[in-house]
Amino acid sequence: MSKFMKMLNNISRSQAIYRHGRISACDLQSGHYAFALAICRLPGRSQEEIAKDLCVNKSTVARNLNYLEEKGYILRKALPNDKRQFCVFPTEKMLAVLPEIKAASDEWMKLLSEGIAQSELDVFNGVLEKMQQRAREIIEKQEENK
Amino acid sequence: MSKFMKMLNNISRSQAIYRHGRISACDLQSGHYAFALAICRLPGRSQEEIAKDLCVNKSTVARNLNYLEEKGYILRKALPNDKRQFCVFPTEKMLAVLPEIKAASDEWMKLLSEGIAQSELDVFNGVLEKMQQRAREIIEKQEENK
DNA sequence: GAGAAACTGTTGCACCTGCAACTATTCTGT
DNA sequence: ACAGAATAGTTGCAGGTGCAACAGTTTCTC
Repeated sequence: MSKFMKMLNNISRSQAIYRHGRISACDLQSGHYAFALAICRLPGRSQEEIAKDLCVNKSTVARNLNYLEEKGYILRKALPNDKRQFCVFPTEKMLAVLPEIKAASDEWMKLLSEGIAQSELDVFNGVLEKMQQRAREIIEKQEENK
Repeated sequence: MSKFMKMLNNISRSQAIYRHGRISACDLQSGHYAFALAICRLPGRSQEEIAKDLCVNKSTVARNLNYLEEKGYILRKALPNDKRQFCVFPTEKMLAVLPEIKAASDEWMKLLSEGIAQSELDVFNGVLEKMQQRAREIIEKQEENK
């Protein structure tokens, strides 16, 4: 029964290895892709929101955004009425490389889903969405109990 | 379209966080579960076979097995006709804690798949298997081209 | 209005992982 | 039979991540 998670983890790891093997045209590493996509999809979010979106620790967000900011891919604007949090925005430089990132991101999916019926992929997508939602709830509940 | 991978990665990370929060009764950490299950499922395999099974680097296998061996959970038996490779076997101690590991492993899956129709889970499982197979092929091809 | 609690982000630390280089052993071609 | 290639596993190193503790800011409570 728990074959699911093993396969899921295997695919996840394989993707990391696959993408690590490819050389990016810009100074963004494959690990930054998820952050770039998250920031461009919904500009202006706080770091904590991005952390929850990507299911990573907020410290991981802080460090990745440091890199992206240094390289000029994002801007952190402080809220005028709340100096605790930032709003994270993509720069022109980020928007310029976004298509390339999206393409690289889609490529792996195309390879993976080759030869699988669209109807099956639709069900797959639906199940993934439900599971992701459940996973978020479980983790959230776990953190409350600390 | 590449939502797939984001969700997949999110679920994978969430599981890691979830399991890390639980305390194991034995001195096995959640990271060792996959190795324990892989070794018990097919005893006697080489480290390289285990690495491919779990889609991790062989150095990662070596280090995790060092730990499992130190703690008395596995035995590494050298082949009589080939001193390069080991055959990895579970010990009695491993078999004793295996049910607990399986239970912990199943628990997360039960939580995740709650409320999802079995028919959908079957399709999901089929797609995952195909994708895992494709992922293996892609990585293998990539390593050949080095 | 002052102190406590909550919130947002940062940093030190420990741990894990992949890669490349290495050792030891076995196989291959001549 | 021997030199070189191939194979299995190990190790040094660099990079990434989560957790806990922390700092600054805001909100709550009295």
